[in-house]
Amino acid sequence: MHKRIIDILRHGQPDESVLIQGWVRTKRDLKGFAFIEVNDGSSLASLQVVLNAELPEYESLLKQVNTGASVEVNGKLVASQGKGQRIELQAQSVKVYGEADPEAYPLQKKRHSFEFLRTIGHLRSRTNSLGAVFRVRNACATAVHQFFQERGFLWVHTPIITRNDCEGAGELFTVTGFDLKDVPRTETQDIDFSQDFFGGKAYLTVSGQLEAEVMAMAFSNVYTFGPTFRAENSNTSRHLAEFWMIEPEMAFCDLQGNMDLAEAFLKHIFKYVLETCPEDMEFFNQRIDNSVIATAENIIHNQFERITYTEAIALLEKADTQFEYPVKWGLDLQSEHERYLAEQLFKKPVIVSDYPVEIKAFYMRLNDDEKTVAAMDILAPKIGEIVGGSQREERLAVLERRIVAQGMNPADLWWYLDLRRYGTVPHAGFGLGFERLVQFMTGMGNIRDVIPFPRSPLSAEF
RNA sequence: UCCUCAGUAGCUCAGUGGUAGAGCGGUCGGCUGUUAACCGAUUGGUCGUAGGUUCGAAUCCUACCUGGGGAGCCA
Repeated sequence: MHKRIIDILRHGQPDESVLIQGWVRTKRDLKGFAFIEVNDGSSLASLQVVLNAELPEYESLLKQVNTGASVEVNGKLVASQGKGQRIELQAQSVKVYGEADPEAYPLQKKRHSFEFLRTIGHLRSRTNSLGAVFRVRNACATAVHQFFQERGFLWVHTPIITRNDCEGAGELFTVTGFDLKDVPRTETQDIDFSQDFFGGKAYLTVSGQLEAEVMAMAFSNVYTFGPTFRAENSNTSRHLAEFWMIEPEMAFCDLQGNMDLAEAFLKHIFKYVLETCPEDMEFFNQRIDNSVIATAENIIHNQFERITYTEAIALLEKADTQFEYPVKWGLDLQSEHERYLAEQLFKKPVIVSDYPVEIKAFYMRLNDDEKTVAAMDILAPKIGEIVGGSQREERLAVLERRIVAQGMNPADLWWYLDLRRYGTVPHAGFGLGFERLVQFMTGMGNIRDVIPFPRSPLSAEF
């Protein structure tokens, strides 16, 4: 039975016989012997394997164990004579599963740009950087479930295909079973979606929130964690067409409780990742962004700043920074405004709450002033908006009025309104972009490098 | 979608009107402990694509394609 390299590096003792399987990262060939470093993805560090000339067919073996080759090594652990590692594997036999032609294999023993690595999406996970990213991503996902499960939240699986286009939030991908060369038409030559697979227009979901609200009205506290789709032609380092979102929804909860949960949630994730992935986090700190560990410590140990939108506008108005876009009560905050608050003024996450009603979604609860809604965004340095949430409007009449005011038809949301007809309660929730969280955690500049197979405009190769 | 910058060897880049270069990588050789190994030699190009200007274009012009950064939309 083979051993994981991370376990050998941590606990392996001299004289122990072990079998390892993995991919050669680098080879250093000297007279009479050679070193190869073998990595199996279990850790950032590779295991150094010593190949002596006494090995059977040493010369031909040496030509096969190039960077990228897959190998199985049987041998004995020994205390390393060299510096840089506690322990190393003295090979007794080596099996090469698959060679990797060094003339053709794109990954070299050198640093590559992330732009280049994106062009070899099927191989880039074998690099130190992407390996560290995906281990941290996994740890983040584990921490998400741990946080909610410890608190009695039910993980609910909301649909990926939906008939809701009512959120008005951006472009949706249409899902159809039509043969696009022969689409059914109505008498007025419109596309007849009543004949489509779902009996009407269907889309990929842009949010599981409405369904999460349904489930919260039965299980009190729930969360979703799944893929989300936006057909927007966004070309930025912070947007994907397919991304993962976490959306907790709590019954009997107000905006304060919502903010408290979001803050505790982020603190938990950062703490968990620092504890379980110290080596990967140290790597990011050294190679990607030398502030990620300090940022994580700051998140864990300090309270987030909490201000209202109205206070934010006042702070921006007296800032001695020249903004490109106007600052005025009633206008939405621009990226430059968010950056100023999170990066310059407070230098930590800022929760901005109680936005003007005109610039927020219909389901957000109207405050008593009738000018603002109980919404909150968490603005993170460098990433911008990482969390968007609100207390939901639980009063039927108010909700109906707001739906109409935004030009939507209440009948389309009949089941959502039923939640307010039968046993309505104050409730709240938020959405958190998982990839943005991983970006924030690792310091990675481009969101396409924190998801294994990014989908963005003109890009879905792998 | 808009603004902006870029596209030259496998990778990262220099070359800004006159014979296409460097470092790294790869290959070969050397080296009894390397670890971004080292030392020596060597290999490597439709200069993104298509037009145009010019005696002559990697270099100037136009269009398009692709990528980066920024903006909008948002998570």
